[in-house]
Amino acid sequence: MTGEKKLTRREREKLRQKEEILDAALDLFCERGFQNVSMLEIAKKSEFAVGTLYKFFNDKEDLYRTLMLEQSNKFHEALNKAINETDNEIDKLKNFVKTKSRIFMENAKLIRLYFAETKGASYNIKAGLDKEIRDRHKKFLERIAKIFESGIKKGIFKNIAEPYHLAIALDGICNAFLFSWLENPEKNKFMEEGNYQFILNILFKGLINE
Amino acid sequence: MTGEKKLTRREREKLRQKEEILDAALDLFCERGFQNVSMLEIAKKSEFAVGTLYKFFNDKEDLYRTLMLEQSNKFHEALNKAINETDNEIDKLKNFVKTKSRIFMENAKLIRLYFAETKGASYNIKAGLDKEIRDRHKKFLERIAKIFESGIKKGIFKNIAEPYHLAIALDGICNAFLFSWLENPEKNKFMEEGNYQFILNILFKGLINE
Amino acid sequence: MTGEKKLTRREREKLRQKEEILDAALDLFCERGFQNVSMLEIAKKSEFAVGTLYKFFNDKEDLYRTLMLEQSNKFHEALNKAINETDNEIDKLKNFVKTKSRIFMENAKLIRLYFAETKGASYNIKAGLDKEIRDRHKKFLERIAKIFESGIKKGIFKNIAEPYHLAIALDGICNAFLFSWLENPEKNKFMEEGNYQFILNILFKGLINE
Amino acid sequence: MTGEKKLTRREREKLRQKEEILDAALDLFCERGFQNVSMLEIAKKSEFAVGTLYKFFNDKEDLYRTLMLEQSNKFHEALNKAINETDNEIDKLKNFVKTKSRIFMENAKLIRLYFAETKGASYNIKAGLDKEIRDRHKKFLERIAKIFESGIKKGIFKNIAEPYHLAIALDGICNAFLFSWLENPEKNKFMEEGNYQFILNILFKGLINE
DNA sequence: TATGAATGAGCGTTCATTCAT
DNA sequence: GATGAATGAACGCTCATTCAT
Repeated sequence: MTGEKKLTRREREKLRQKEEILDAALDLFCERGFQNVSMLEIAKKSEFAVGTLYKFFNDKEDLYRTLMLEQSNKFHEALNKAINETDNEIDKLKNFVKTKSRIFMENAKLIRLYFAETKGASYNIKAGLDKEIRDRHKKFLERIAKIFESGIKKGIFKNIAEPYHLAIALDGICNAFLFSWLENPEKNKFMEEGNYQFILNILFKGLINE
Repeated sequence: MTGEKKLTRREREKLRQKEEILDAALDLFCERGFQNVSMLEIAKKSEFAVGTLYKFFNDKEDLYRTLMLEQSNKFHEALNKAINETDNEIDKLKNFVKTKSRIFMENAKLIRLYFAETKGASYNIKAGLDKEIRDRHKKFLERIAKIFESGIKKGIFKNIAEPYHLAIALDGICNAFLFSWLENPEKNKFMEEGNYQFILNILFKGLINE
Repeated sequence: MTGEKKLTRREREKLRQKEEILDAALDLFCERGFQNVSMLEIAKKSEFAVGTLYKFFNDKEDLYRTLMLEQSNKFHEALNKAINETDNEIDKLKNFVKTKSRIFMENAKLIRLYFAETKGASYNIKAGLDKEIRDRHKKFLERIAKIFESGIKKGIFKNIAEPYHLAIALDGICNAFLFSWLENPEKNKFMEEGNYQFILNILFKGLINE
Repeated sequence: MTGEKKLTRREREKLRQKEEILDAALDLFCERGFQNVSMLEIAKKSEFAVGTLYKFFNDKEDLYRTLMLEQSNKFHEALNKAINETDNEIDKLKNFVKTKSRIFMENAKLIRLYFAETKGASYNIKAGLDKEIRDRHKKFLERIAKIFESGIKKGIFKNIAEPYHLAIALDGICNAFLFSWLENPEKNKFMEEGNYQFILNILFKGLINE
């Protein structure tokens, strides 16, 4: 699909500017949340005029929604890449946990914002940013479920629960540990190679067929 | 101490009014979040004048903090009761999951608010409501850890991970399933007796010593 | 006029209570001004209920007006006494300056409030407290003028200006020095016996070298 | 430096608008005092939106402080000019009294406000507007004192008191007469050429008949 | 009669959004 | 197209005053 790339110089310039705005907004929203950041601040930080922001986004919520979906995309791309790098089901899960851990640690503040919007209550956005992100997350969980399903078929995993439920469980355990680590002052040490492994152990001890 | 209960009629009246305000505020905050509810709305809904709200609470944040801590108390009391009703480790965990599930389903909207403040990013409250609630949660997880520890000692559980990690994992799996159910239109059927059991199974399959 | 004194116990009690309120209010108003003191604070300080204040005074302004007129009375009584203690014109003026100085130094904060209401702009009081106090002050200046007049007749003073103008001038010089001293950290030393004398000297000694 | 005058059209426009706001505020504050004027009223009167006021001033106090200092500047400039127009000490003092009288009569209401802030009690302004204005006034009095000092050296004046005290006295006599005139319905006649002269006479002629 | 809980108008201030330039 | 000055609705909060007890 080369057609998608055929942007005029003008269009490329606009996209670049839009990204600059989103970058500035990301920092500010992460630091202080949706409500405590003003359009003027985003304008100042991105070095555009306030009116210019409204050329790119309909309103503050549109800017925020775009930002969150973009970040969500980035994360899901990384996660999808992680589970597609190998054919081995166990390695796929290892890669998932490893990548999710990295994303958490590298984007701690954004992750909190992200959870406030999805797990937590999203009151910022009138029209369903939360739903969009949750649907995307659900689809990703289904991909994880496929890994379990395939692993069960191959006899790598015991059939202890429905694959989708296993996906939910794995994701939930990950989140639980990662949030626990986020609050831990020594969180960096958890990112040493191999340490995240033990998240899997809890699930695998009962799951793996030996 | 029966003396503590000896409130004058006036004091009882004040407490009742305070609860009425908190009730009204609970509904509104659950519906729209901290920032999108005005003191005037709380006043209108609770049928008091705006000024009266400030007789009971120093400011809007004080009202919110009081509300959240009160609800947090209620939940933790129920959970503590649940794990103290029996001496059997497996039953304790069952009761925990059962009670946590009930709380989730009965207070869905509040739970979202609660997560926005703790797991998610809390920008509403200047002085650490989030920390207070997280500390409380951590302490509760330590109680769950004790159950695992004691179960491991008795040989009921395999020693597959540190007790506190097991507590984090169990709590994380619960949250994951419960949020999944919250989004499910058929969520009520999950509350039928016994259904929540399979949350435990995922952990127990690898954990239980057979 | 013994009739005025025939107050019942009830009436005497009420007067005493009114004074207690005024005393409390005096301290607060001196410290923070009319606008920055609330009726609740006056109630707390005087140990009455807020509603009780409204039994004694129609509103906050009435309380303030009563207070200021009462203080104004006190000052004018002291000043009138001062100029009536002797028949000698020069001693009358000395006593006036001496007494006015004492009043300033002993009631510095109140004096400022008083000036804000009379010389300065009085926006606190809807209906002419300032006028009432200014009229009273004018009448007092006329008494001072009589002293100059009488002194001129007796040949004690040169007839350099109308007596009322001399009164204005003397009062103005006093105020100027007293305010200057109020701002001076060593103000207390000015109250040593005799020091105030030199306020008079400026008026008494001719300045121009002929 | 002509460069200082090189303001862009935009900057000149802004200055003009700021002055319009200050003009409107001056009228209102003079009429009703700081506390009894709302930002909405200033906005209405100056024909700007409330928000616009906050582009020019940080808050209500900033607006007030700016206004008072600006007026204070204007007065002190006029007074300094008056005492620098001639080298003759007596003429300097004449010019001072003449100019001060004119300022009083032309800005009667503002003068009251000004006195409420300096002589009277200033509770409006958190951070020392009163001190700033008083310091400025003190410095001006020192300039007047220099005139007396120089006049004494030249033998024009008798050395009847310290020069600074003479300055205080002259200023005080002026204020006393001017306030007296302010209250007089025929005040305008006092401004006829030469009439203010007799303020000086009181100081200049020796009073006591020896 | 004295109380103090309750009231609600009114304030200072903010900030998303618009639109003339 | 880009700008940023101008807007004004809406907020959190205060406090003089009232009135049921």
